[in-house]
Amino acid sequence: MLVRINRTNRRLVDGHLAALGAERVFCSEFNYRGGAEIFGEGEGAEFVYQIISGVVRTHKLLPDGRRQIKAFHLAGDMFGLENGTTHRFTAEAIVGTEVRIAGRRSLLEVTTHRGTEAANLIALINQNLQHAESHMLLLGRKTALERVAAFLLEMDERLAHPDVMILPMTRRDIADYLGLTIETISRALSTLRGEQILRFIGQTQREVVLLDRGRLATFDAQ
Amino acid sequence: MLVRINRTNRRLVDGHLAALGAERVFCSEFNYRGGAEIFGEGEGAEFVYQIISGVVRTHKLLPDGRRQIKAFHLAGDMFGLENGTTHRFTAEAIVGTEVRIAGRRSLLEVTTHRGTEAANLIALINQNLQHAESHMLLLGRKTALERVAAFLLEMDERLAHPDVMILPMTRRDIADYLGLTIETISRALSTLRGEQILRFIGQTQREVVLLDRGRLATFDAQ
DNA sequence: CGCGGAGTTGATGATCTTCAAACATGGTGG
DNA sequence: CCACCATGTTTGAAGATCATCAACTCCGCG
Repeated sequence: MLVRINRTNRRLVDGHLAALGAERVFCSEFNYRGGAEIFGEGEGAEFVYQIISGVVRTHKLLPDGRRQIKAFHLAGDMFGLENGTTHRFTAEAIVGTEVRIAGRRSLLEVTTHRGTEAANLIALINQNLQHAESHMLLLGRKTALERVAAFLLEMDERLAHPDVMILPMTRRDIADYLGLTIETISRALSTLRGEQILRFIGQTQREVVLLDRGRLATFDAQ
Repeated sequence: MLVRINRTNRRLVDGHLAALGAERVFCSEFNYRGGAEIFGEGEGAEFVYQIISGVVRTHKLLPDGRRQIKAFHLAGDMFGLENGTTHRFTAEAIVGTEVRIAGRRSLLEVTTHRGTEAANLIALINQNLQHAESHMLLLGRKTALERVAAFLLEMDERLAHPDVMILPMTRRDIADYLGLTIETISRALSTLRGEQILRFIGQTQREVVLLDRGRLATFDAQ
C-alpha cells in the first residue's frame, strides 16, 4: 500500500466538482495506482475529489486492525469532503484511478460568505453524517461489550457527564440501536457492573452511575 | 405506539432552527407524549424538528419487524431534515417531548435561491448520509446472505446492470464493507451460485453474471 | 390481587468466525 | 522455461459469540 502519486496535468475542467464550487474552483487531475493511499484518516482535508475513472474505497480502522469500509466510490462519485479540517476516513485507490481535485477551502468558503444559513445547514447534515459513519464502524466491527461501552460513553458525553445518568430508553431501544438483543445488552451491563465500572441506582435499572469512565473507555475499541 | 399530538402553541422563536433558516422561517412548538410517532418512514417531509426537551429515536424497519435505530436525539438536537420530499426514517418520542418545528421548504429554499452551489453541496452530503443510513440497517440487522445479496444488487445498480459485472474489489474489501469475513463472503456467493442466481466467468472469481436479479432481491431483506 | 411491561439470568442453539488445508494465478528470478 | 512465493479464493471442521427460548423477579396499575 505504498503511496505513489503520478501527477499528470493541471487544468481547469468542468463537471460536478465545478458545479459545486462554481467556476472559481481550480480543478486539477491526478492518477493513483491500485493500492495507493489518496489520503489518510486524521490528515488535513485540503482537497475534495471526484473520480474520473477507477474505484476508491474509504475506510476506518480500529487499533487492532479491524477495518470498516464505508463505501466504494465509482466514476463520477465524489469523496473526501469533510466538515472539519481533517479526514475522518482513509481513502485508497483499489485499481488505477484518475481523480479530479478541488481545494476544499475554496469550495466551502463559497457557501460561507454567501450567508451563514447554508453553512449552518451543511454543518448540521455533516454532524449527522459523522455520527452515522462512526456508528457504521460500531455495527460492523465491534463486539457486544464494546458496543455497550461505546453507548454508555456516548450518552455520558451527550448528557454532559452527570453524576447519575438517567437513560430514557428501554433495553430494546438500546439493543436496536446497537444491533444486538435485549438479553445481550443486559448481560453486558451486568458484566460492567461486576467489573465495578458502573452501578444502578434504585430498582428501575435506568439510572446508572459511571464509577470509572477511564476503565469503561478501555472496554470500547479505540 | 399511538399518535397523540398535543398542539400547544404557535409562535415565532429563536434558536438554532432560526439560525439555519434565518428570520423568515416560521417556527411553532409542539408536544408529544412518550411513545408518540412524530413522523413515519415514507411520509412527506414537510417539517424539520428541533428538540426543546425530551428524547426522540429515529429508526428504520425491515418488513419482518427487525429494527435499526439510527440515533437518539436529545435536547438541542435537530432531526427530520431530508434531501428528498419523504422521510427516510420514523421518528418517535421516547418520553414526553417538546419540539420546535420549521417548514422544510422555506428552509431548503433559503439556500437554493441563494445559489445552486450550496444546494448542490447539500445534496451531495445528503447522498452520503442516505447511503450511510441504509448501510447501518444492513450492518445492524441483516444476515450474511442478505448483506451479500444487497451488495451485489448495489453494485449491479451502480454499474448500470451490466451483462458481466466486474468486481474491482477483493473478497476482503467486500467483507470489511459488509462487516463479515472473507470466508463468509465466499460461502454466501457459493450459495447464490448453487441457487443458479449468479455464475462466475473465467477463473478469477471477480467477474459475475447475475442470472436472476428478481430472485436475488428476495434474498435481501426489503 | 392479578396482569402486563421491563429487566435479569440460565440453558440451548444457530450463525458466523477462526483455524486449516487446498488450489489457482501471477510475478520474480535462477 | 519453470521453480518458487505471495496473494486471492474456496471449502471443511471446530469453536466462540451472540440469539433464542424460557423462567423468574420487580414494579406499577387497574
